[in-house]
Amino acid sequence: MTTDHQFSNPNKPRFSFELHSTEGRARAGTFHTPHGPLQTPVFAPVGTAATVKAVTPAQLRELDASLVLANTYHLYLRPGDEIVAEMGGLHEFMCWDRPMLTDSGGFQVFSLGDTNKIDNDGVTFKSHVDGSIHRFTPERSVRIQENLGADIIMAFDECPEPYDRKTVETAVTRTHSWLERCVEAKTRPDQALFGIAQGGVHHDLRKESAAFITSLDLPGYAIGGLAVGETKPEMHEVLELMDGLLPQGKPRYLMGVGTPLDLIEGISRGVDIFDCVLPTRMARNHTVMLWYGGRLNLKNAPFARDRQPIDETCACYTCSNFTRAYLRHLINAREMLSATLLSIHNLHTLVHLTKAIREAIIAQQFSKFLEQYFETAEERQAREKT
RNA sequence: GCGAUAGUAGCUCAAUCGGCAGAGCGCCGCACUGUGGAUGCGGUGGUUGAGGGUUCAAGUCCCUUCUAUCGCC
Repeated sequence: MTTDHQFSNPNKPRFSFELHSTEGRARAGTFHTPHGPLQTPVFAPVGTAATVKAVTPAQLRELDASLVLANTYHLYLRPGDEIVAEMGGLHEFMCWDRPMLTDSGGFQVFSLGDTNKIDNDGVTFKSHVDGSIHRFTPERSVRIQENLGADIIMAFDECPEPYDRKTVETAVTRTHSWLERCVEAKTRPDQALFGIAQGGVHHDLRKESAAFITSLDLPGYAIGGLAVGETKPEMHEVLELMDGLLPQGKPRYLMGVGTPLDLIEGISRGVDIFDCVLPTRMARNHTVMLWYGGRLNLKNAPFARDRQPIDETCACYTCSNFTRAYLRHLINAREMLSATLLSIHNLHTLVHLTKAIREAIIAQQFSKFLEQYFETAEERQAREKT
């Protein structure tokens, strides 16, 4: 069986990144993928098991999502990457024709796998689904991600807790050697492999990691090991440091972040791509994010007779049609529509916030945007408390 | 009408020989950042149906009464 990529010209770049505009450290660009352009900065909804939980692809398109994540660990265990490949790959399997990214499974092996044993060659772990024993190596992760077929695939890395220096040092060393093996193992030219920097909160380790991963000429670079317990100022310092170390001409992906404020802080420090489970997980736990920061737990009693939409300035499907009182009723009655409507709102908020920022950067109005944002945020949060 | 059984938090129920009236759920909140619709955490909650008696001490024993369910005239 032959596939398209085997006939492609290896010299023709499948992936390229153009920077349209910068303001301060903030950047607006376009990352070209086989499934269309990714306009950055961008927020990517997470669809771990080949579905953004509670949201249909049609709804994702309506709220302007472009990049969607899926997960190697979860799809390998269920239904199995071979089945996904047999069914035509992730895009066809889940009916998403825009860009996709798969995480390597490194993070899940550490956060979900029960009794995992890590060595320099890879990780042996116990499935959270049925307790069976499995082993991931860089080669295995790349092989699985090639079966899944996302546009962007991630290096297999070790994500340690950020403080203990010795643990972080070991993780950095392993992550680097595993990256080399991922590059070596990779065969599909229609997939872009992103390297991941580790180093916790230790600046010298971050520098070492950035130097190593950028020594390999990769189409994009990710900043891993953040939002895992460190403080916000520590995260911001690492981002500023990385901005100076990663090449301007490649996209930067901050893994696992975040909230509206996190996106603003990240973009202000040179980040182009974000993903986070928070908007959809919070939606399933009855909480909505607000454009200007803060959150509302719609399960709370004061919303029982509230005629307002979640956010009066939000143009999402949920805010255009439903009152807080109705949403609270759905939550209280344990109706599954609540997860859908809240997820749509939270995703819309993050996707459109990054879009608005992109437009501001292109118009060289980002600093003005920030000024107005923080001013309004203060007013809004004060009003919402009364 | 007679008899049996029962009555404790919003609900379902615990409470040893008479010895600090509790749990689960609900309710009210909080947390969640490369996803377990999972989960964790905190809080509210009582005239033990009512009235009386015995006792140092009563949800528990005694009397009266009310209510519910079941059975029998």
